[in-house]
Amino acid sequence: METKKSHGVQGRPRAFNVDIALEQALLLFWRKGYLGTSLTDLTEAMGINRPSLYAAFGNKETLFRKALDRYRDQRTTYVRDALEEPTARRVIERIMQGVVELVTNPNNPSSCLVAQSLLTFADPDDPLHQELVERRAADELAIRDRFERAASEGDLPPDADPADLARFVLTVNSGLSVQAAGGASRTELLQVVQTALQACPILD
Amino acid sequence: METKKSHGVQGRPRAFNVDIALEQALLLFWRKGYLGTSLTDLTEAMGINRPSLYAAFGNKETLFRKALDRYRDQRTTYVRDALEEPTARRVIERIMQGVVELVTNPNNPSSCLVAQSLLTFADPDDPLHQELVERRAADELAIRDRFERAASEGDLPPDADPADLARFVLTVNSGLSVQAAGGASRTELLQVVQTALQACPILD
DNA sequence: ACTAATCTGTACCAATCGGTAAATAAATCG
DNA sequence: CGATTTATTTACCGATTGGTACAGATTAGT
Repeated sequence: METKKSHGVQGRPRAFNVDIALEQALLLFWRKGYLGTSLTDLTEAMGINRPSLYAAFGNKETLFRKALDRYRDQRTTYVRDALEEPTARRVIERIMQGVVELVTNPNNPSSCLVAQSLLTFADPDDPLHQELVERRAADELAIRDRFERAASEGDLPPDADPADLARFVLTVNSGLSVQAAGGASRTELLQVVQTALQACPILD
Repeated sequence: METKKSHGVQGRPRAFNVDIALEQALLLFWRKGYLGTSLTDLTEAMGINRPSLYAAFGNKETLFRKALDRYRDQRTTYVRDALEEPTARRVIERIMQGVVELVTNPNNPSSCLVAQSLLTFADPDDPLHQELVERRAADELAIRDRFERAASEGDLPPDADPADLARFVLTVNSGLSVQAAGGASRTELLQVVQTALQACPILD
């Protein structure tokens, strides 16, 4: 039986929880940015020392990529949830309201990690640039696919272009994140969402 | 007479042009971000050595502020120009088209320096945070004032809120900048602008 | 008990960071 | 001509950067 206390592998067991440590790293990267976060900052927040970090996560860059994964899987679930809404209008509404909730939640830093990192590594020469472009493109594709389904279901006017509409939604989303970093309140951002919704060629 | 070759002040004259040096610094900050730009990067691009930089510009932070001034005065003139358009619709159109032209111009880095820096220093504890918030707020105020004038001139529907509309315009503008950093083409961004224009409660 | 495997802690590395001291060079003023 | 003022050059500073060598500690397998 494998129901022993053993964790299956030889050697001294980890003295820290990898998930919790990664969460702390994510919060720090999110608040201070990749370049603004030092290894010392990280190890202090994660409660481990440097060799443990390197053994468990590789290096600063791979740790950041794992933080991006966690961000996608645990903080931007509102995108996937929104895609399951029955109408295009409600999809858009939920995506936009989702990002407002995300960036104005007092437990979170007041910006979107992907947008922030994309502007930090806007130079195509930066090693993380392509990675971030691809993550953003994946979101865009998922939303576009959903709008194409909407179009085929008669849920969008015939002249509406699903690809354009997906780009518009993501543009507003990024903009909301910048506005939040600039100190805009949740009420103000929700008002912006209402204005943006009027732009969408959707039936209601 | 003061028409001599003398430049009026004693001492050895500068061997470099301050304006040109500042322009190089701006381009570098814009492309690599504040934290991604080192003093060595700066002095190399500016063609001067370190003590000259400190004598002429103070330190890295004050140099950055001067670069921000130059950015405002020489790269975002489209905002002031747009405010002089006769109708609210054309004001909005020109602002949005202006930022698209700015961030997709092959001579420029593909993002907005203020949005980029605002996300870099989104933490209110960062020394440059407040500065950036204020610069952004100044733009918002100018646009809001213009829309209030439009409202009083009957150029906006009575239910349109000038403050909300100004925030919406700046939200889209920031979003366009992030999209550009993500690799969106000028055509795609102009399409987004057309979609955004439909959101605006404006008479046409 | 012994060996192999893995993690922890200390202590360190070369490189780079932002910033400056001090000597020299080039201009103006008297 | 000095004397004064400002800029340039070289060489350097302490601090911090991301990353690692190595010895000791803790586990599992035999």
